[in-house]
Amino acid sequence: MRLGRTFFEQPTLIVAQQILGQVLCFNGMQGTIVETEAYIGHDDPACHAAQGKTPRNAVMFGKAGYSYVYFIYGMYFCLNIVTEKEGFPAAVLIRGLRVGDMLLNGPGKLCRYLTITKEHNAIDLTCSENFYVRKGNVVSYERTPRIGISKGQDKLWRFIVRPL
DNA sequence: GAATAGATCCGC
DNA sequence: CGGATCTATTCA
Repeated sequence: MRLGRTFFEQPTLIVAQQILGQVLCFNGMQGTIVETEAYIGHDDPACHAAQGKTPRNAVMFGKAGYSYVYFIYGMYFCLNIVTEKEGFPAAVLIRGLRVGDMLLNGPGKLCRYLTITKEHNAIDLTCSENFYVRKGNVVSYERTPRIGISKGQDKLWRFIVRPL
């Protein structure tokens, strides 16, 4: 059972929490989502869209359920899923994935493993053939500050499955 | 046009 | 803790 538009249109913090334990499917590979972070609109200084729309972050302003993939630090890609209503820029960063007994902890790592690149930006996960999120199990989790940012550390917008 | 910080990872 | 590696955005 694939997650649809209504799921991703919910408030970003709800999506970031509820997507834990669900299964990300990409090109025949799949893994359970075990770590996420929320990036929400104009009042979040760490959000790429905080300063308004640019060519890079444009997809964050679009419909919920689309992929937002960006290139960072000259060598890594990061996968996000757009949330909230069209016009409101927000997304959930997929930071960790459990694939069998392997743990892909880190957004750059899981994109490298799944071979997700900028080619996979702005894809609609609610109707793509080989890129979507499937319903998984309910899990227990914990909230912490987000990783790797210099602004907005006061917010507890990182969600991680506990115990791993 | 130039400068710089950046939602990272790995090895030492 | 520093190096790899590059680009989107900002600044002059």
